[in-house]
Amino acid sequence: MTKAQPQTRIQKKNTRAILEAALEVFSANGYRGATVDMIATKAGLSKPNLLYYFGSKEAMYTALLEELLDAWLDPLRALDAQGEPLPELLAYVNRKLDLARDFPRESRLFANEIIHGAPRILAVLKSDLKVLVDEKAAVIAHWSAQGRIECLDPHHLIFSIWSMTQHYADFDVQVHAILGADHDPYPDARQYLETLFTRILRKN
Amino acid sequence: MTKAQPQTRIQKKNTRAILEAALEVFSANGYRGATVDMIATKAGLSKPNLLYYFGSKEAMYTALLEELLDAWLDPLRALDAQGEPLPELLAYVNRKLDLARDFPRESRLFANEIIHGAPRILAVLKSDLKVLVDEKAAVIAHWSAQGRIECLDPHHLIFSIWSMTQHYADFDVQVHAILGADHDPYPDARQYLETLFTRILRKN
DNA sequence: CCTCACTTTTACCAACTGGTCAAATGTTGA
DNA sequence: TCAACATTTGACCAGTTGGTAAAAGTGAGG
Repeated sequence: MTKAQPQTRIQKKNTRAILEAALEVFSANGYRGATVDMIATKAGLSKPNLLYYFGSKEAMYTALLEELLDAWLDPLRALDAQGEPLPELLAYVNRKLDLARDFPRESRLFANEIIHGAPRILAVLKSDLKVLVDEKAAVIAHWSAQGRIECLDPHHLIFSIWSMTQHYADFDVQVHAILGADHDPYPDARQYLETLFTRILRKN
Repeated sequence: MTKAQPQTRIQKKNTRAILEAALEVFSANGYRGATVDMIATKAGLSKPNLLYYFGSKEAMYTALLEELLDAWLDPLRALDAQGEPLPELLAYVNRKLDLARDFPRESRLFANEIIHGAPRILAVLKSDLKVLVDEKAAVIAHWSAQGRIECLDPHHLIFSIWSMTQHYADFDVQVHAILGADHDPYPDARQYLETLFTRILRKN
């Protein structure tokens, strides 16, 4: 199913162009709403040519998901148990907000997959993601127990970080409908989130 | 386009059955992923019979959206400028969490629509929703100015309430993948959100 | 019982969509 | 230059899907 490493220059170029186009089309229309023709047009290739590189629509989609999942979890992996609790958590929030701002299509792709029941990545969520989250939740719980941050349910803390940051990518049009199309929400959002998490976590 | 009020009992019954089935199917599969046949089967009717009541797939979808939008905004409308600030806001959070818990399909339907650019309700978001949010944001800003709650960007405060509460409906499978399938997240979520908003809003 | 409007179904269609195939065209290295 | 391989394309297909047409069934009031 998965091809061996692309070798020729042209393979590399086309594979990238296809995945870029697929990201654009899948994130804007969902899996079912995307057509192979749309992706082909956006990539500047013919439909059979796409299917020469990726055997099926499904293969493009799962290739995308796999490629993106790691990048999506990196900010949480970087949460350092040895660091200062509050700065570590604030830095994590900022990294997630950067991801939402710089990679909104990726965010929407995941959101869409999960809203529809995560049929293709549920297994990964239950294994890799759960392990990672449980591990980091334990770190946060330990910080609380040490009295270095205020006590808060660590799992729900992580959920709230995810939801508030990704909101600006996933619900982008709603945010702009309310704040105005030309208003960049990210500076204010960053300020808001820093204030919020500082107030709920800082001791005293 | 819109039919006059359904009059006969059978019209009423079938219209309800169709909208209920449509909600189920659209929220689970998205607009494009849903088929008229799926909805017909779930409603216990034949496909042409559905189209006798609703002229098109699109009509069912927009009928659903219209019907649901009001209910979705009610909790915010109920925010009372005359009430006590903190209890008012906490009550709003609780109402939104109730909606997420009791009407997850409705939440996912909206989320899906907005993620895909809100092609059918963008106008409403820019008019009705914006007006309502601006009005309530002004109320919150006024409370802050009076020194009755801590100062916080009121628009982003509202965004954070939406995102954190709806997260439990929209990303349901992810929450359960992490907390366990049999774990009911809502009691803990309610506790977490109450603590969070109390800490960021309460004076002193 | 009969009429007339309402409801339902059977049969069907045209457009779209994912995917195939064989032929044609490029490209590369000996 | 030429053989071998990689890439691209046009023509095509079968299944799905939204929607239509016309006939058949249903039921309430006269």
